[in-house]
Amino acid sequence: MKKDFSTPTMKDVAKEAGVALGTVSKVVNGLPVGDSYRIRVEAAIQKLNYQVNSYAQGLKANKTYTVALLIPNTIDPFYASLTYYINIALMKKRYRMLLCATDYDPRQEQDYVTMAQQNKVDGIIGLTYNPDLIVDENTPFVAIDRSMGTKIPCVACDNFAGGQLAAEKLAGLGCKHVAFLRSGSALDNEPNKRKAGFETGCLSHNLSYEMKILNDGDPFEEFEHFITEHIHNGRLSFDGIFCVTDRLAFKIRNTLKGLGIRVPEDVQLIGFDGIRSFGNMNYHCSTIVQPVPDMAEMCVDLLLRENTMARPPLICLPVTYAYGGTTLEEEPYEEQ
Amino acid sequence: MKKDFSTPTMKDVAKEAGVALGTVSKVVNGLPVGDSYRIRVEAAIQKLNYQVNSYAQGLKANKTYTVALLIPNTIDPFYASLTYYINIALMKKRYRMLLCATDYDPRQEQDYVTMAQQNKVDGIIGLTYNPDLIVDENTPFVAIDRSMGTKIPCVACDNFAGGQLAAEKLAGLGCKHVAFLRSGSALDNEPNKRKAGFETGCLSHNLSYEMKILNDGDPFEEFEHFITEHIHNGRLSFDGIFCVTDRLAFKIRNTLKGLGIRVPEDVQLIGFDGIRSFGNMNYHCSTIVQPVPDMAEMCVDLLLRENTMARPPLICLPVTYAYGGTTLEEEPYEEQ
DNA sequence: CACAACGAATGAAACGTTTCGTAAAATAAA
DNA sequence: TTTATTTTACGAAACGTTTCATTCGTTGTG
Repeated sequence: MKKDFSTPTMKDVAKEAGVALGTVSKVVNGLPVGDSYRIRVEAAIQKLNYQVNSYAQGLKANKTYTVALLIPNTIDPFYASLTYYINIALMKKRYRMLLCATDYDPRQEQDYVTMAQQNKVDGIIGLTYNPDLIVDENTPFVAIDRSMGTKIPCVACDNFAGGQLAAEKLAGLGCKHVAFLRSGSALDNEPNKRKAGFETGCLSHNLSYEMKILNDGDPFEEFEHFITEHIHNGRLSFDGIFCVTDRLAFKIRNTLKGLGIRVPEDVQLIGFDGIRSFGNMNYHCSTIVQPVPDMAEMCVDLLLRENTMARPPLICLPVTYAYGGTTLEEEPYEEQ
Repeated sequence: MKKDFSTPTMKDVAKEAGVALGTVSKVVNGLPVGDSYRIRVEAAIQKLNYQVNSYAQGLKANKTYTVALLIPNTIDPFYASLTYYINIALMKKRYRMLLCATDYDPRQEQDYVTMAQQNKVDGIIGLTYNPDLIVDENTPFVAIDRSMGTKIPCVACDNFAGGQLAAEKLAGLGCKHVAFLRSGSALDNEPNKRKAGFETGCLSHNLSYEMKILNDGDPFEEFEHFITEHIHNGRLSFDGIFCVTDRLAFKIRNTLKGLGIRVPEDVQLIGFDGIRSFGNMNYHCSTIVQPVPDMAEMCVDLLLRENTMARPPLICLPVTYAYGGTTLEEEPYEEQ
């Protein structure tokens, strides 16, 4: 871990090349310099294997070309995917990414924000459900999936439209009576618009529906209970289910299997997120797909946008539907 | 993106508190200082909302408390999990993590290593299959899953023992004739020891076996072909399969389903890695589980170890077996 | 040929820390 | 009270860049 080897500095390069310090700086930064100088400096850089010290640069410029990503973890496939695409989007703009996994812990989230500011990151992209998070006004911040006040732009998929789309699909697939299942944060966050969208969609497609909403900490068993009490004479009283996430849909699918109810023959199931096994193989269920690469790109664009005024408070990106084996498609899509 | 607001410096704090610069530095770093001074300085820090500039610290100390993680992506569940636990392990030691997703691109890998050195990161943890990667001798490096010469320590699970364990399990489950399937890099990397371990295990448990090895770029169809040509009268000629990864096992499982061969009734299937759906739910298949949290911890320990001599070239951590529905357990484990 | 005008290299100063030799204050000994 | 000794705060220097006012050398014009 020790760094006793002393790396050459611009001064060394200048001495080696027999030019001034400023000239080396110019060459390194691609600014115009007389050819004879440039050649000598480049030779010296080669010879000494010189590398700029970007922390000295950062000190001078008060800019670090680093952005912090605040996210609960990288294990949940949705977060993992966001992380990956945000990393790529930042790379494209020559920014580095400091990963801050918070494990949903408000304390860690706050610590990371403070740390991020100490590190003088140029901005923060944050997916957090902590309502009390204090973000310093002068560190640019972009939120994902939760609005954090008018000063902070929020990037999300069009959750409302996603809910509508799910209802529309279920109606199109012949469902008459459907259910919406949600577990998760009761906060006024973006994903909770899926419910409203679904209701709207059900109404406009003449679907009758039921809702089962669980908040933080509620046990999964309540869903099982909800389902079993809707079984009469071995038949489920609804023929379509929309789950707020693929994760939940996956659990429900297993539960249904355990109860001897067939998916999709007895009940059709649609999830939300567009999670795939192993990143690029099958979908776990038929699902509303979030445009993760676009969302990532948008976050980075907004964060690095020079004109602070041009930051709308909320950006919704369009969702799509994908077949994943839990619906009775008229013409099944190719399941890869 | 602009930072016109000028943050207070130590000098400002010193002036506010009426003490010397060095005194503020000591307070900030928790070094002994007279109580009356400490109190005044702390008050001033509060008042001005002072934050240390860690890039100035880095410039001075030539140390940045930042480690780069070089990994193909964060979407593959195995990589995602490694990323998460390495992040945690680094946090514990108060280090930050710069995420460098390489997408298997040797060019990007090299760029990142160079960049990492420019950023003066204190070390690199790398999972890369690029045999030509040039790593500067004086940037500490720890490799995952591939040995990169005696100077660079490599952390892996005990792949050989994992292969043996798979054979032992299949034998214990009553298999007589088994197959090993592998696709992936032909490089002399750690995961390729799974094959050798499996062979050894088969021999010591009197299992006859066949191997199907595909290298980079070979199409998956060859596996299908391999399987179909081992079907005689609708029966598969082997009763157990060990796949080199869960990912492959997952694909093979689907293929078998398509061919009307039942898992685990007709053929039992064991994968490798210990991937779970959605990060913490069911295993995708019965599998040899890599101790990812331990591996992460070990990488960080090795990297930050002061004594360079105490870095063994290869560390193998123990694997375990987990039931995931693709084997006929005598007493099936609880499937969560 | 003299002088102005321009272009380009120079190098000192500054960024915000940490460190360390020096000086002052406090305590102990005479 | 004076001197010796210890303790503690002080503040200049240094880390490796970038910037910009200055200077030097060149070319063009009268």
